[in-house]
Amino acid sequence: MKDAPRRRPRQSDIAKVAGVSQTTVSIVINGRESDTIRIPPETRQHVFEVARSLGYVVDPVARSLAGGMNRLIGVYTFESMFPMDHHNFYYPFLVGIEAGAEALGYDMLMFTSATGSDGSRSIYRDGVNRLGLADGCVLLGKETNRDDIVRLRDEGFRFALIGRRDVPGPITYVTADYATATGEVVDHLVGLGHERIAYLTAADPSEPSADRDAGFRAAQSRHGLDTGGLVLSVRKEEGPSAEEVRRLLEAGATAFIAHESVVALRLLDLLGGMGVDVPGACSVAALSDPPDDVPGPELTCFRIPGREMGMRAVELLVQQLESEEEVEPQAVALSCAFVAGQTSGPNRKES
Amino acid sequence: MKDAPRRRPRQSDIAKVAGVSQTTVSIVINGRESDTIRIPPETRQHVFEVARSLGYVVDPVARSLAGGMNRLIGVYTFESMFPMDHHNFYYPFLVGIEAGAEALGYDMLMFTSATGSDGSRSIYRDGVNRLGLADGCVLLGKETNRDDIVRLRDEGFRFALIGRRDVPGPITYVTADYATATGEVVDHLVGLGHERIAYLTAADPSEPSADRDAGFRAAQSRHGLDTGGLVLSVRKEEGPSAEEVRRLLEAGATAFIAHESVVALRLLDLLGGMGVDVPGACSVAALSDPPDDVPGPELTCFRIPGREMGMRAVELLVQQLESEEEVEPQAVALSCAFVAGQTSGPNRKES
DNA sequence: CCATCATGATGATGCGCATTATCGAGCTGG
DNA sequence: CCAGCTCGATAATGCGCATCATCATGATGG
Repeated sequence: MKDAPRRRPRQSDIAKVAGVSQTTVSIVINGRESDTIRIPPETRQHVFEVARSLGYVVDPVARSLAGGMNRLIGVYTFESMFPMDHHNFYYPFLVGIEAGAEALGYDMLMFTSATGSDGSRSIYRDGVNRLGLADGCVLLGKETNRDDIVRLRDEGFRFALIGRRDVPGPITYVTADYATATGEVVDHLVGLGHERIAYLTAADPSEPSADRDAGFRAAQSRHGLDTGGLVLSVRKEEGPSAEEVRRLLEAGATAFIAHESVVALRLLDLLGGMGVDVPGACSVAALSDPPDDVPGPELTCFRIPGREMGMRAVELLVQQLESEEEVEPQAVALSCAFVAGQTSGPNRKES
Repeated sequence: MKDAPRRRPRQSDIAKVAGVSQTTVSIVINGRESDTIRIPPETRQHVFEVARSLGYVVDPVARSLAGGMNRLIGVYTFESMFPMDHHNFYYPFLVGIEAGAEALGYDMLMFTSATGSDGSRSIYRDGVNRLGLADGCVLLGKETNRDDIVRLRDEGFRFALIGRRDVPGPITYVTADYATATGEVVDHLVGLGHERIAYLTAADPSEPSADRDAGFRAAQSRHGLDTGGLVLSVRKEEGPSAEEVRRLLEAGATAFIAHESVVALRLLDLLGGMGVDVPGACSVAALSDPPDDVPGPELTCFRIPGREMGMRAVELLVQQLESEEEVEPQAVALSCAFVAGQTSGPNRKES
């Protein structure tokens, strides 16, 4: 039953059978052509047939060593890729990356192994950059390690980031246009008559948060809004305290905008507990994706185009990989779809 | 700004600086030791220091070519890996695979590109087995291609399947113990006094379905159940028709068991529409995972240990990869956790 | 004083492939 | 009749590393 574990055939095996040289086989397999390299169709045909009959498959490792391409898109996340939390932040991005890779004929190589005991990851942990097996890599994660990114770029490794990151020098990345989307949320609330808008920003700074802040500030001055005493820094895990919410209400807030959906949900809970009707007496909006499958009213917010961002990142990367010349790093911002939702309504309070 | 793209240092560079041979460097880096190979601690130390100072990192590609392991676990699904459907059937398995790979220090190579125009996949499209880049592979999918599996095994390629598959000859796989779990569901219903249990099996045959059927038959004879006229073959996408359900009720069914949760849900809908109270007048159970986040009563069913199956598959695979001798193919069945739920209650009907 | 052995290392080789430089044969034209 | 050209193909080389067989040296022992 168990045959001698016959080795995978290599190019030299084909060469022997087909009566040509290994070089010729390589040329044929790779479909190479130029004016200095000429293999007539009949020979190509013959080599192909022998290759198929022997069940030949290229060894991607050898090809990679020899400087060839493997049609492999690496995916590296700076945090665990599949948290047990089913409503995975990364999921839409991965969907998009897979779709993009599949459409362009690449496989995905997901790098999981460089995880430290603290759960954080570094590409260079133990000094080994395993990303090299892939032709290029899509990088994601909130806890992006900027040093790693710079080092990668300086090594000439091709990659595309999902999410804007401030690093010295240009890099290729795809982000969502948080600033504009934030502006739309503010516009919506202002259109409903709100003038005192409480703003719950993220406690720990990050580029996406900064973008939202910038969008908010722009909208604020556009509408001549006064947000004195209405800005609060909130930690995602904790959300605002009842006391803080009460203070904002006393300061005259008729609407709340929170960076995080979970914070907005917590806010809804608190307001409910305080007998404040939403959206009757007060409006609530979030500056991110609607939470999945949570019973209750639909949140006023916007949709981050995760899938599109994933696909786009792959496209940008492949573009770099397949072009002969050096491609300038590109930044792309995709727009978010505004969701009117049911947690915002007209301002009934006299101003 | 753009320096000459400095090459990564290699072992020979270290060797030159440290005044030893490349061989020595390799031995030190790999921490190899034996009675024929002896490098004193001082030399090791020195080599390490030079390596560090040069910022040396092994090239995993070259290492792999030279016969070493790649520490790459392939993941191949016979259908699209990330359907937009967020409640992805594969998700728990992927979680487990990632966890297992990470724990054992392997990366995941997800093969996505071999998708045909019909959406089906084959490992050997164009006669090329691209799985070869991975040291071994975890295979999943309902539409498993048996020919591919046999061919893989005969090629000596290492893999572990998630899900039992009937193929000639032994293979390594991890499955859920559907038969026992099914038996527990029946036991539960019988314990509640049900004797006429309608059984909605899957229309298209598969090994997991067959296992459930076997478990059901065993329980049936164990309890001396008569299911004459109570067995129905149901297509998952459609579910049973109202007419069919009515007929089963008329045949005296006081409880329903459906393979698929979605079928059970549809059943609940139909029964509700017919004014049949669940679990008052009739019980309903499913032989699979509870549906996520669906409002309504919790379904009587069992949990498929997807995460554990994924981890276990990786473990079995790695065991094969890292053992010197040939490892016999192993089959592992993990038990499912019974969920009593709220859709089953005592039989109030006279028998 | 030579045979033996342990110690500390190294040279050569090859993994499978891509690429570069080169070569022979046939053909053309002057 | 040979210079020059095109066509078809190849030998040689190297990618970076692991491994095998081997070697030089000094210590030990009989």
